[in-house]
Amino acid sequence: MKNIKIKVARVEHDLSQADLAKKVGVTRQTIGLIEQGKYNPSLQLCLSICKTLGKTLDDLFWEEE
Amino acid sequence: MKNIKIKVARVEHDLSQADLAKKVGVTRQTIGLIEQGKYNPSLQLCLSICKTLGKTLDDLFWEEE
DNA sequence: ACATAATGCAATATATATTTTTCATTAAGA
DNA sequence: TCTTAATGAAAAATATATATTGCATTATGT
Repeated sequence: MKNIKIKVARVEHDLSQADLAKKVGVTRQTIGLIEQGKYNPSLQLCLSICKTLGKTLDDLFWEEE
Repeated sequence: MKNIKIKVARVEHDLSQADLAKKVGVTRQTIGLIEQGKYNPSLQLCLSICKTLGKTLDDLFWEEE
């Protein structure tokens, strides 16, 4: 499923996908695919994204259903 | 770094590494390596572990430093 | 002491995350 | 309209998570 939370948090920080990717140390494509929900990222990558965006794992990656 | 939180949550549920692995759908070795901090598990695996142990991502995988 | 369960460790094989490159499309600004 | 930034998509290559198998060690119970 799409991860709209990351996109929102990213835009709140006025970052493009490429900007976030650079800060996190991955490729723009990787960020794009994660936001589209087509990826199963690694924990370390999730943590890097969280720290960069000032959020926690539960904030960005927890889904209730 | 070692992930003692998973081990504690697992023991609270009276599960062996093999038990948890089976419930989560991975190998015993994978669980063992995650507890030893020698692995970078995927988000989906982290989520499966959380749901099986009744914890959240922040409970089990968030590290302050 | 013996048996068994639980765990660590290590090698190889496989699946998949991530990179790299390239191209197409859309939106925004001059 | 022209240019550029931002994003989606797709193919091939690489890195790494995970599986599989087997063995060694430690703890626990009898």
